[in-house]
Amino acid sequence: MRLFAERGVSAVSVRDIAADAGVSPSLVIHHYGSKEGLRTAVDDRALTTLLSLLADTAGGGADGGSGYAPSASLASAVAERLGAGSEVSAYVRRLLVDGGPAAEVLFRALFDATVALLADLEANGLARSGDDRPARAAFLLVNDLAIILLRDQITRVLGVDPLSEPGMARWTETVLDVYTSGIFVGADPPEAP
Amino acid sequence: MRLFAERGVSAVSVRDIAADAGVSPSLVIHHYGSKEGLRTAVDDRALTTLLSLLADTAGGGADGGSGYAPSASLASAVAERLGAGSEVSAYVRRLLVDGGPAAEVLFRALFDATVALLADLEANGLARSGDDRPARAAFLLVNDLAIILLRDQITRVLGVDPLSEPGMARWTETVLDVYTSGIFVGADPPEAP
DNA sequence: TCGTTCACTGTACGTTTGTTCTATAATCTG
DNA sequence: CAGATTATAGAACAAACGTACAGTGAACGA
Repeated sequence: MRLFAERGVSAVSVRDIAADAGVSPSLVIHHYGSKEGLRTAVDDRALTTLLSLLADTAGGGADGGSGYAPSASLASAVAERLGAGSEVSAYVRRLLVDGGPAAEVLFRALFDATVALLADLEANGLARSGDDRPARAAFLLVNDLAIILLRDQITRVLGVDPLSEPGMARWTETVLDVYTSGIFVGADPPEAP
Repeated sequence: MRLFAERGVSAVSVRDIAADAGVSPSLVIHHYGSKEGLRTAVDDRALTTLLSLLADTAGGGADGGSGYAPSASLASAVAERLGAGSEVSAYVRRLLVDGGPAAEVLFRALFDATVALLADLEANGLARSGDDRPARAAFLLVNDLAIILLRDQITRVLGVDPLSEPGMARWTETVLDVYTSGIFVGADPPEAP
C-alpha cells in the first residue's frame, strides 16, 4: 500500500514490493495470485478501513454527542483518526486519482455520509438551508479531499503539513471561518450592466 | 499529453504513444531523446499554456474590469478558458498528483495569483479581511483544483460534469452562495463545555 | 512418526520495455 | 542539380517485467 501510494501501481514492480518486504517475488505471487490480485487486496484493505472508520465517525458525530472537536466535514475527521503518517491516507490519493471500482465505492460512501451530515445539521438549525443540497454536499466533500490530494503542495506554500496537528488546526480555523461567515461581501458586482 | 493524462506516465509505453500517433517508436525517441525527454516536453508545453493563460486571466480579472463572468476563483476561470475537453486540463491532474518540478511551479504560480487576487478583492471592499490570508488563499485554490482532480467522481454523484457549461454554472452558484453567506450558522456549538 | 500442508526460494520462460543501429525516402541549401 | 540535413522505418538488443515451475525446509494433524 505504501509503495503503491507513493509511486503509483504501474510504477512499482513485484520485485520492488518483494525487496521492500524482504521476501522473494515468487512469494508475492504465491499469496496474491498476480500483481492485479495484490492491488485488489490492497484496495479491499483500504476500503474496509476507511468505510468502518467512516461508519464510526458518521454515527458518533452526526447527532452532535461525541467528544471530538468539530472538523469542517467528514473527511477531515477520518483523516484525523488515521493520523498524518498513515499509509491509508496516502493511498486514498492514488485511489481517487486512478479511479476504479474501489474509488467509486469510497467516494459514493463519503458523499452519502456528507449529504446525511448536512441534512442533520440543517434539521438542528446549525446550517443554513440551501437550494442545491447535493451540489453543496459535493462541494464540502471535495474541499476536504483536496487537503489529502494536494497535501504536498499545500505544505510547500504554507510551510506546514495540513494533515499534521498544527497544520490541521490552522486549516480548520480558516475553513470554519469561511463556512460560517463567508468571504465575499453580499453586494455582488453587477452581472449584467 | 492525452495518454499521459489518461493512464499516467509509467503506464503508457513509447510504443503506445507511437501507435497512437501513427508513427514508429524510433521516431518518438529520435525527436525527444528518451521517454523522460518526452515527458519533460509535455510538462513544458502544459506549463507554458497554463502560465500564459493565468497571466491573462489574473491581469484582466483582478481589477474587475474584464468581461468574463465572475468565477469562484482563478482555477475555474482558467479551466473555463481551456474548455472541458482540453487535454491540458486533464494533464493538470496528473501533474499535481505525480508531483515534480513542473507541478511545484504551477501550484506556486496559482497560489501567488490567488493571494494577489484576494488582496485585490479586500482592497476594493469585495472580500472580508481575514486573519490568515495565506491559508485562506490556499483554501480557495485547492477547492478550485478539487474540481479538476475529482471531476469524474463529482460527475458520478451529481450526474453532471462540473467542467461542462451547465455543470460549471451549477457548481459556481453553489460555491458563490457558500463564499458569500457561509453554511454554518454563527452560534458555534460549545467547544469546551 | 509419517504424510500433508504451508511458507518460501531459485531458476527459468516468454513478453514487454526503452533504446540503439542501420538504412531509406524526403526536404532543404547552396 | 549536388550535397547535406532531416524525417522516418525496421530490426535487434539488453534489461526488466509478470509469472510459472520445481523444489526445500519447517510446522502440523493423524
